[in-house]
Amino acid sequence: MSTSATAADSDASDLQKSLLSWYRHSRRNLPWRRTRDPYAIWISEIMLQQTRVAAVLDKYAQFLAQFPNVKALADASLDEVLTVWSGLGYYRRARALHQAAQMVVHHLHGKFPDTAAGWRQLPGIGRYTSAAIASIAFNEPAAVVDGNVERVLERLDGERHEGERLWERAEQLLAKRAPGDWNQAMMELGATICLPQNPQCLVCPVNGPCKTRGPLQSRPQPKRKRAELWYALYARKNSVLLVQRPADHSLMAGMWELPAIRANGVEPLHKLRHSITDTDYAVFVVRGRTAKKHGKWVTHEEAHRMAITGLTRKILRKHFAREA
DNA sequence: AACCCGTGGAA
DNA sequence: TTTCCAAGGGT
Repeated sequence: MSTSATAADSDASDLQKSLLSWYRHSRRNLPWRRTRDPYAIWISEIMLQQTRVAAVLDKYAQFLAQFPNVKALADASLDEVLTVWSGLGYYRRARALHQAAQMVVHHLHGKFPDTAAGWRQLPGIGRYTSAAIASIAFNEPAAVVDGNVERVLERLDGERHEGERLWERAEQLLAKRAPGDWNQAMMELGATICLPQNPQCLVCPVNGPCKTRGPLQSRPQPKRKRAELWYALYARKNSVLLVQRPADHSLMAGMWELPAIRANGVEPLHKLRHSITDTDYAVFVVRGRTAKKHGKWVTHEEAHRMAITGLTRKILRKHFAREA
């Protein structure tokens, strides 16, 4: 068979060299880049889903310290896992992580899959995450597409790719001899240079072949919603009453919070703002008065060692700061 | 395809 | 103050 390289092959090769070289010199020093342990890589990929690096750093260290391997995670209770996850958001990730750990231990003899297809059978792991883990931890030539990669390809090619075309384009460019570094290089470029706003094109390692070198056509943004949330704060001495959300609730299942109440005209103890996905909430906390039988009385310190929601954390911090 | 799921920091 | 977003998955 012919071995002559096409122009497209040559272009891809130059692009690969430029980007890989840049990545190996300029990448951020992140903890999950110092390991090839599939378990540690897996945890990092789940935590990083739709979540900023800065928010993940602390949780990542804490999670690995408490659950150092898949057996420890599988043996832990869901509540323990949710407690560490508390504040990170998207709590279904923690549930799926726990469930996947038990599947690996009980059905796969504690041995992780070594292919993207195998990883994808596990809950909470889709096309992106399976390819990320397989390429980084097992050197499988599987391209990833995340928000960064989609944006980088849009600028590079001067057109948006959608659906399956997007994945095909990512596969075309993949450096098959270094898939883990390549995938991370594409994402690192998107996260640090090829930004949504104000891209740093002057210092971009691939500005030569880039067809855009500037702002992208903006997309219409879905309008944000507004709503109110009302909670009752029952306080005695140093304790407050928390209740647990139903385990089968679609929103923050199993997490602890203040008892929710209907809106009323009582002057709130606390007023604050909180956003959950596409809704901006005005939050009102009134003093609890009626008898309350269900729930758990906890101190501020105890609450922070429970699986409380981010909003609950925010309310309690404000409340006990005022008490002090 | 469209929608839902959290959070807090930056602009 | 408000807007925008960040290494997606599940349905």
